[in-house]
Amino acid sequence: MKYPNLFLENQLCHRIYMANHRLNRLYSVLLEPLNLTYPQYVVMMALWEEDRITLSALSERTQIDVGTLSLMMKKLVGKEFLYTEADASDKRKRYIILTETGRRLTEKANDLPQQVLCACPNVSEEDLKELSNLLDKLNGRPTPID
Amino acid sequence: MKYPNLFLENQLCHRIYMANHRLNRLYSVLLEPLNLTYPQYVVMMALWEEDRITLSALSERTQIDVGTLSLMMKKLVGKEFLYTEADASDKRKRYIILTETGRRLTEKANDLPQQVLCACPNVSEEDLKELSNLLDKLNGRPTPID
DNA sequence: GCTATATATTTTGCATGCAAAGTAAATTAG
DNA sequence: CTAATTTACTTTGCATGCAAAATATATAGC
Repeated sequence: MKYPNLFLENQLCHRIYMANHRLNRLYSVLLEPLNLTYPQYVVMMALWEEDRITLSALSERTQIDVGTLSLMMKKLVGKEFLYTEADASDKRKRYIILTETGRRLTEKANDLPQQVLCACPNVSEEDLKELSNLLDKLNGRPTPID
Repeated sequence: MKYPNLFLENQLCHRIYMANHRLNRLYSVLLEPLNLTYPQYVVMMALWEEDRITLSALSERTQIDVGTLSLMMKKLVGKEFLYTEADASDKRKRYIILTETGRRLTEKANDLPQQVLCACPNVSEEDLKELSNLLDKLNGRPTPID
């Protein structure tokens, strides 16, 4: 092959693509009892930290497209994990608020991150830290001061 | 917040999710002149290394779902980048074969990986190697012998 | 040879992901 | 105060991603 640059095995993008799907599949199984898909779980994590925020704020936090979120909100409202409330002074804005049921999901979710890591036995604590740092660099996130 | 395990910023999965989308977006722009989407580019990379393979072999190599690939093949056939050929002895199998046009795309694609890396100025050569190793661990790929 | 099982691919239904168009409300310019 | 612009959100169209059902062909057991 004349183009070694293009070997699939050499591509960072494909490693990340596969890692993403691997984690996606791992979480999908674990999230079934919680009645959440993986992206919905990401949204719920963001809301567990801070709810009563607007759709665009949620989009910025999760990096999930606003249009996608708009639809997802309806699904999550249907599951009674959250509801929305219009801003009194600015009727364009809608705040997203967790229901008690949605808030209680934290109890069931709390162990998931650990369980997923346990499913990747090759990755040590040390590796995890290093991997996180490098991904932060790639993502252009400012390095935290140690 | 009572559940620090669930902080979005602490999640490996979210870092990988964001990295995946970042690279996706970077590639999308660069791939427009080649008339390829990002997953289609992954498929083409696999075929540039080896074509005249079956759909299931392609799926295994790229880790893209067979059903998704089946549809994508039609798109790529429509673009005249490849065609398929039934196996003479086993009529279930269809081999996927690059056209001359599809093969020539390598010339335009060869610089893309480098261009994408240049768009991530925080990541050094060293970082890239380390990141690749760690992702291989996560993905359960056997470590290459140095 | 005939039936049950296994394999390769296609199709379908649902959930993103994303860009672009559409809608409604707020703000700004004059 | 009114028109143009901006902002927040919703809707739409296309392309995955994935699981499950459907289809066609091979192979194995008897």
